[in-house]
Amino acid sequence: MADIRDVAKLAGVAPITVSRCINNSGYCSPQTRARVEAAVAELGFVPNRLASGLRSKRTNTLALVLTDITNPFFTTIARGVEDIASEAGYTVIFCNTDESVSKEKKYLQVLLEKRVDGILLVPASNGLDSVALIKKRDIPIVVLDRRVPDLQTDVVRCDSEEGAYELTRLLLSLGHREIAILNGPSGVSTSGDRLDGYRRALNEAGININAKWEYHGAFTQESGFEMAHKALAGVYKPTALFATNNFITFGALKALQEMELRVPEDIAVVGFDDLPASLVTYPFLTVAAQPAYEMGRRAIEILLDKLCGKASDQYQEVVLPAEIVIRQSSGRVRKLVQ
Amino acid sequence: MADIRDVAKLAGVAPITVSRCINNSGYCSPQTRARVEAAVAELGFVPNRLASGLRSKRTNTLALVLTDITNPFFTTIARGVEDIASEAGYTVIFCNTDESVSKEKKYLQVLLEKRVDGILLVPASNGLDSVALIKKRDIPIVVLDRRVPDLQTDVVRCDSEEGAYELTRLLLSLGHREIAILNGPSGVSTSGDRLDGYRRALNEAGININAKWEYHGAFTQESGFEMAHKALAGVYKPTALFATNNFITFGALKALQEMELRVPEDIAVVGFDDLPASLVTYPFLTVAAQPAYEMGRRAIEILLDKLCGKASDQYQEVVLPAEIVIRQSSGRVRKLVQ
DNA sequence: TGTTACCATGATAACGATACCATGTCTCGT
DNA sequence: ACGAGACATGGTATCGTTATCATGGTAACA
Repeated sequence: MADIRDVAKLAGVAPITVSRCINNSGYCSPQTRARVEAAVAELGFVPNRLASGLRSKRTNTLALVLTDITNPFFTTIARGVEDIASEAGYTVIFCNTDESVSKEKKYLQVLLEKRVDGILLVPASNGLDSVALIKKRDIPIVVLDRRVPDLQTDVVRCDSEEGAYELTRLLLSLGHREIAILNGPSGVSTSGDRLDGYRRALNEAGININAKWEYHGAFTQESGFEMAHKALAGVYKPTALFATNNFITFGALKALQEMELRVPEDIAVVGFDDLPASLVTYPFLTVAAQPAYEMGRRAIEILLDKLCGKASDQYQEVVLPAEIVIRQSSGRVRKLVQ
Repeated sequence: MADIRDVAKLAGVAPITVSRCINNSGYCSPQTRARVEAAVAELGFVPNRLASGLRSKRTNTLALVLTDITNPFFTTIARGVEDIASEAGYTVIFCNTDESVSKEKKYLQVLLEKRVDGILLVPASNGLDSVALIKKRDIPIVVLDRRVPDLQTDVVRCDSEEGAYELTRLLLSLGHREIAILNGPSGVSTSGDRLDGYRRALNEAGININAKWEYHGAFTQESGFEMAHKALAGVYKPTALFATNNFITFGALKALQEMELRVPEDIAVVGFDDLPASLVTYPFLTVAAQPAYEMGRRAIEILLDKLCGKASDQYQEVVLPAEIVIRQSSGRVRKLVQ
């Protein structure tokens, strides 16, 4: 395949001039540009970005490491990231960690080897080691969706605590007192924050925290299914379920169907994460909707700023509010039993 | 940052030996391996894959070019691709073309510049130029989801014609005679095939093809919404809708809701593409479900075979069947009016 | 004992681009 | 008329690996 020297020879200029032309770096007269472009077209020249990256130490490639692209929440984030990044001339590599720290580590190693210019990370677990690893290499990083303890880094996330607080308050205001929370893995900050918000609302209402209403599992449909079954297995049953992510919500709903419990008549359900309009038949679920696209957009913008040195020297923490969307699944005010 | 020579020096070997060690290529005694690994760890060496790719002409990077990762159908394909590719040691770059030929062209140029080892392509429009462009460079390519006219290439897709035929037959068997098809862009093979299947079923049933029941738009919710409104605007209304992809289906359902038409009582609805269980509350839609994960898996497997020279010299066309899943939205047998 | 085959390592050059420094022309303001 | 600064181009070295060829040791086998 033709290289830059072939092009240079054919155009009657030096290779470096060709380089300047095709990258719009440095000066280049219109005549030269025309000759170079003609030569490029004639030879079908495609610049080798491995070589240029090796020399220039920039790859114009970023990475988005997340837990599961199958989740529309992350898909929407990914779209926000890709749209902006691609406009700015960057390519994005996506990696699914499935909440596995070892998978995350493996991916990060590959990304370092590929010399990506920057990384957006939704850390599996607490993310401590991973963020440290990347920072040691001086690669710009922005953490997405989750907090990282004790680590200086930029973060873009949603206010999970407040969202959970308001969802719980909504249930309380509707008369519920036995509210089970079906939560994600305990090591993850969003789980912790949502639990905190839930507890704060209960505390404020003067209701004792009861471990029997607090379930921990994974952010998956299967786990939601199981937790719902467990929550409703005992003699004392909750009157409402709070599922802390969309997959858990759908798993729980499936379990309720199996048990022939009607929502919201027999049991109320609220959850975190809304589905995009393009995937919903009849909007039914009361949710705390995270601004996913916006989160992706903000995160990539911070990263791009860092890449061109425009970022402030201080770390930012962008915390966007969740929007409480009230629909049918939370039900109407109910008679107080007891 | 430390390079391979620093490692070599510290381990007391030649750089090439370090290379062999970390890539498991060629021979390497246990002692040497141990010394090299120690040196790698001490220096925190991370091999530069730009340099190695430049020299070896392999990047261990593949690309999946699709129209919209936001669509769960493609997301599931993407997961299938990524799972297998990553097991085989490849990284995957995703690109969203939004059905735009120019976006596709831009992305392909970037991918060629990055010297990806292979490409999976869901072609926007007919894909002729794009596939030719890639083949000219001798980069292995597998086309996904759609047929490419007159072009020798491997293809993995679903049998759209047959799926559409069966969905339409189902509606016919339920007594419907006025069936509107809400279709995607006419340049795309899946649209064409689904239209063909629809027509074949009608023909077989002795029903005249009627242009007034055939709508073309985009594979989006908005378009589905519009087409449904148009289809139901006239005096003669269809008794059933066939939406040719999931987004169109949801757009149509939204339109029907606005018009206060009940599904299936007032109008039957069937569509292409099922949603993953993790996203569905109450399975309701009658659909032709494409085996998305399997499609991704098959496509990447063919690509990997080509990469290691295991592929046969003939082009394959893998056509997987769609599964007709009958739920409520298609309704029960109806009285024949007229 | 010689031939073959595998094991283990190294020297050198090359992959294809750009960083860096240098050179020369032209315009313009004073 | 002259220095300053923008414009336009080029020479050389270098980025960090691995392909290729080469060397020598050791085990196996007839």
